[in-house]
Amino acid sequence: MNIAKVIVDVPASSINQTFDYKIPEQFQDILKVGMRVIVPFGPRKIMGFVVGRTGESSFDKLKNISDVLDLTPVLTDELIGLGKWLANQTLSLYITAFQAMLPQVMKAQYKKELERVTDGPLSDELESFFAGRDFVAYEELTGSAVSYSQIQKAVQDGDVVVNYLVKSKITKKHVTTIAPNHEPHLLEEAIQDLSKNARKQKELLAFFIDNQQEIEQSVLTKKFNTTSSTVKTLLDKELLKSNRKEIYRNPYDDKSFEQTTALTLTEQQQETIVPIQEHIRDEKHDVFLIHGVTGSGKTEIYLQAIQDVIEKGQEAIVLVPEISLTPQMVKRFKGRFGSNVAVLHSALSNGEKYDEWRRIHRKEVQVVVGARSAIFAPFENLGILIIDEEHENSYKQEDQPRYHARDVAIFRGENHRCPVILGSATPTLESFARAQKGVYKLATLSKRTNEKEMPKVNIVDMRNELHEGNRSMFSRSLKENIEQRIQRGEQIVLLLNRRGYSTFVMCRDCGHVNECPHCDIALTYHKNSSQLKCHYCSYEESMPTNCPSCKSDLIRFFGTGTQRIEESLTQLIPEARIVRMDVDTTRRKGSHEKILNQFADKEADILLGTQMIAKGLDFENVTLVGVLTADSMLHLPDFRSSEKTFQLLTQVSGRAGRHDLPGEVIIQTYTPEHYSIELASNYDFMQFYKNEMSTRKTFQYPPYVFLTLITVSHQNHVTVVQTAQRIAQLLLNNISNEETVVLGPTPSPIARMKDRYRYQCMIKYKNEPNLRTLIRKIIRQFDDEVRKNDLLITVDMQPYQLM
DNA sequence: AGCACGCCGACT
DNA sequence: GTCGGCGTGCTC
Repeated sequence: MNIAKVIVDVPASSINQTFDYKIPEQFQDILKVGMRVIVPFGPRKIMGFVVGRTGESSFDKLKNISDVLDLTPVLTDELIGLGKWLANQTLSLYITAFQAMLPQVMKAQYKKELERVTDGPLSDELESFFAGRDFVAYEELTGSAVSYSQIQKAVQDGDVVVNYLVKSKITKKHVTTIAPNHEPHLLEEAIQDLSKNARKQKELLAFFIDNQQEIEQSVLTKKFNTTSSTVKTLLDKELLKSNRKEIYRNPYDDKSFEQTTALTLTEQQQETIVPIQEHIRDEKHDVFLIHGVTGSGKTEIYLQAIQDVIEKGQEAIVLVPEISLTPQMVKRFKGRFGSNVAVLHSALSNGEKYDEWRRIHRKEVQVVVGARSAIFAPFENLGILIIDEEHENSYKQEDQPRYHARDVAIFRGENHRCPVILGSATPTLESFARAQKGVYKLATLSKRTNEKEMPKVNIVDMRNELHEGNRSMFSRSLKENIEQRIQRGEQIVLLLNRRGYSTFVMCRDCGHVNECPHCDIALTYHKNSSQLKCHYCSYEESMPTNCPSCKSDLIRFFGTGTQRIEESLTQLIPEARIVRMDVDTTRRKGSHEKILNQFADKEADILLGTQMIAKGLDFENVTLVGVLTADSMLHLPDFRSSEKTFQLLTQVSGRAGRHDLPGEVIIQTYTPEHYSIELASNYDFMQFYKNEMSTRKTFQYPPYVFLTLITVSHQNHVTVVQTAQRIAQLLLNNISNEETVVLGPTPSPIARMKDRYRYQCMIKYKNEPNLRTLIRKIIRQFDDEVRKNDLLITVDMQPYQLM
């Protein structure tokens, strides 16, 4: 068993296989499957994952493994299997799948350097290049007087060698602690011996006479209002000793969480949790879909189920959408399970993510709460997997590997023979249909735990407002209601549903719209920088004063951003104190929480924001929720637009009147008759489900069919069209089921992005067991063009974003 | 991917 | 001759 099978860090389809390496003597005992290694690959050195050990290889001249990067495996056997499955499911590369399961910092970085290995004289150019140094970064070659062929020759002559370095991005945080180095009475003597001026030194020593324990250096210096130089002097005199040790960065360190205990469950909650607890006890896998209205106490069910899992000595994964948005959620988990919880979300720094990951890896926690990628937490004894707000599309990764966390959860649930819980007030049609068919077990929580009614929803037809001369974004009813709440000292949440809209710039004379020169999309106006920016590439230009086309100065921006709304709201209701929450105001780390805390402390009357305020917020003083434009995303070219609208409206409505005060919701729309708006206002999920299912059936969309999206992109328009056509033809010729439909090629909704044209083919199918194999075969035929010609073909086996 | 090797036209 | 550009094939 002295041969390792390695998946190497080369993202190319021709390398998507294991490579065999000999395990040298010194690594025989320590090298385990699942560790990262450094291996020679051609002339260079690269990182790889050991996915197996064997005794023999079909390859005869094996190279040695150069180095081992880990002390313990970073991938468990289960995760290796999961990675293989994931790569096959999503048509990705093994290496891409493995990297996706680990924190960013574990990805290797590569560097090259030139080393001078001769003392003898080199050519003049080389002498000045090395300038007395033995090692020079390879990049310095560009811009220097040394040509590549000169280096080549020097390497051949043995004067210079190229070193291939594998660098780790991992940084560990350390802390230095200080402790006394002698018995108290010896310190006492030392104080006597110190010079009269050494006041700080004496203070420090005196402190350690009473206090034998080690103390963090930074704490010590702060306490005595001194610096490290004083400490250093005492260390040099060997009166104190220091110890440098590694610590975890703890993003939640400074917050104390009030400990909570299990709440008494309502009858409905009890009925829901019992079968889950049975599955935990019997180690049985099943998927449970909890359909529970907002405020029905889903989280308490999660908490108590996890409690059972912990008591059994097992582990739990909880996924929540973009956790940074819901500090309240973290609080609930930390409050119940304290330091037994690791938190993984996108707002953490890479170092923090790595430290949280290591706490899981070292089995220091039993619970992880996190965003999508937390589903890969390296637990080995899982007892439950929970996906809260199951309908959120942030659970789908939109780059390779294009996986859905729900599928990964179910795969792991089967592996570990444990239940998977999906929870939502507005489940996806896919999940609900499965629950209806009995594939998932359905539990319904129709009552709120506080027995309160859902807030009343009023729909305002904005067309009437317009007819009666109100051209503002605020209906009279909304304005009056806002004023009334402010008077009563209550708070308001306003949602600007901006998807599909943006502030673009148009010339009023000739109709010219400023577009991105690299993408087929209008530029978005950003007021604070007075710049026009492209949201798809990083292009930006300053706001022109004249129309670039007809030179007219009547150029104006259109559309509605939160900034505009805030301005007109201030005009309309001058006494209103407004906080704004959108991508612009939350870019900085922690700004999220700051804004929310500000609102919670009643420093503002109105919280105005985009989508991100719809989820999970819970403020007791909010009695009015207003939706400014309910239909703005109803007309997007996306078959899920009705579903998304229904979900958003239902969710945001749940933000009002969660506590003692009764809540009210005002939805402004230009299409009040649309079923997703009407049914959301009645909280009628079942009727919505029925309506939407019949639409999906008529137009043959999921869950009635599966979709696969193939996108082709290239700088040359003709190449793209031709390639996409050839792909479509190949698909048509080889599909096995006559019910399968191949649509396209058609231009992607954004037909050009970053100077590349984009065309897509959509496959709709019910039963096409060999589709993955077929697509893989087709793509292989284009391998050459992909490599040589900068052609790009991407496949999404389960597209959510049809862009 | 990224590197060497080999072939080719261009230039001091 | 020597240099750099680009196509080709290989990496345990």
